[in-house]
Amino acid sequence: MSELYIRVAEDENEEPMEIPSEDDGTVLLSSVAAQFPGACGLRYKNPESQCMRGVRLVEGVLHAPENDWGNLVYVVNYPKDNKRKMEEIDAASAVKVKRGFQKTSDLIVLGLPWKTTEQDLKDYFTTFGEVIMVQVKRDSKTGNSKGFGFVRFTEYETQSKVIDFLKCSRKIFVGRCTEDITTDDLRQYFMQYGEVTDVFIPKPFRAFAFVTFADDQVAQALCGEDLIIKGVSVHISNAEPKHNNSRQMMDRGRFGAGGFSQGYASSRGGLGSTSGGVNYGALGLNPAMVAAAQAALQSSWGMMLANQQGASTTAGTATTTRDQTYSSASTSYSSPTSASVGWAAGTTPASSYSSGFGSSMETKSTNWGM
DNA sequence: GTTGAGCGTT
Repeated sequence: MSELYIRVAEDENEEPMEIPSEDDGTVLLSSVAAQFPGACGLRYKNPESQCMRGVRLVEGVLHAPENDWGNLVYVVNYPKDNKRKMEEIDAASAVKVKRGFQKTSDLIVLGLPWKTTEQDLKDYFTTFGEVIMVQVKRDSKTGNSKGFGFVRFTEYETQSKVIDFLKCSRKIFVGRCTEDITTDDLRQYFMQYGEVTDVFIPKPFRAFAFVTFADDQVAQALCGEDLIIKGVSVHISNAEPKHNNSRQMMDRGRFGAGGFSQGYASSRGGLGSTSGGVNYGALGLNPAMVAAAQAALQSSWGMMLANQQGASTTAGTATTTRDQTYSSASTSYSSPTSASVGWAAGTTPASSYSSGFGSSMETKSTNWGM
């Protein structure tokens, strides 16, 4: 009973391909994406209702419906805004093959919680594939995190997998908000539908908000609804990409930080003990955070990472508790509630890290950290 | 008043 495979097809009447499952019976999205580039989930036809159903996806791990994959043929989901025909995908990948292997690039991770360490980043991103390096940028004097960092994967495929994964829309737009609806209100309210990973209310007040779920299917299901929160009727719709400079705007040197953002926060509440180098993800253990993003094919974007919604929202003092206290000296830090990842706005793609990795390293294997 | 901010090299 060791090797178990599930059948996955590009399309309902397409020839299925067998995809291996993990020891615990789950299937990694990455396994699916390895055969179906750009895949962001699976669905299947429920034999009883004849309706299509989505397969639960948590942190890149697909869970069998009713704990049993059965003998169904699962169909690949692609990101909504990316419903390219297979031929186009083939054409696109053919180009890549021609050019040889795509080089990986540093991906920026924005909006990190102050307490996030490189180990946290590494642990999180390793759930997608092998990581060559992670960095948390810090103030050289104080050693305090600047709230952003970088990650680079060994395989380009992992990189695109992460990006694709993040494209599935887990974020909803909440329109017609009133000023008295707080992030906590929204979090409390939307929790009933699924794990909420981020809540964003623009300031100053603009009568809308964004709520991100861990599961894109939860988000999608809510779209179009009119809900009553604190007595006000709000309208739910899809969160649109921000200022998306998709298509080609690649001149040179220019980069617009564009994109989209989503968030993921762990459900962990406790503070204090660090997560210690646990390898969650595939193991389904308490992730520190999950990424979410959008990326236009070759250009700019942004994606949100999570926040260990830290120390608690313990309704207490109005002051946001941060683990490290910054003297408000230089910048006014507002504790990030979600992080985002994007292409690094690097000067030259070539220039890279001093030490081991970087230039002359073959994309093979590196053991960094652990 | 129905679509968000953050970007590395010491």
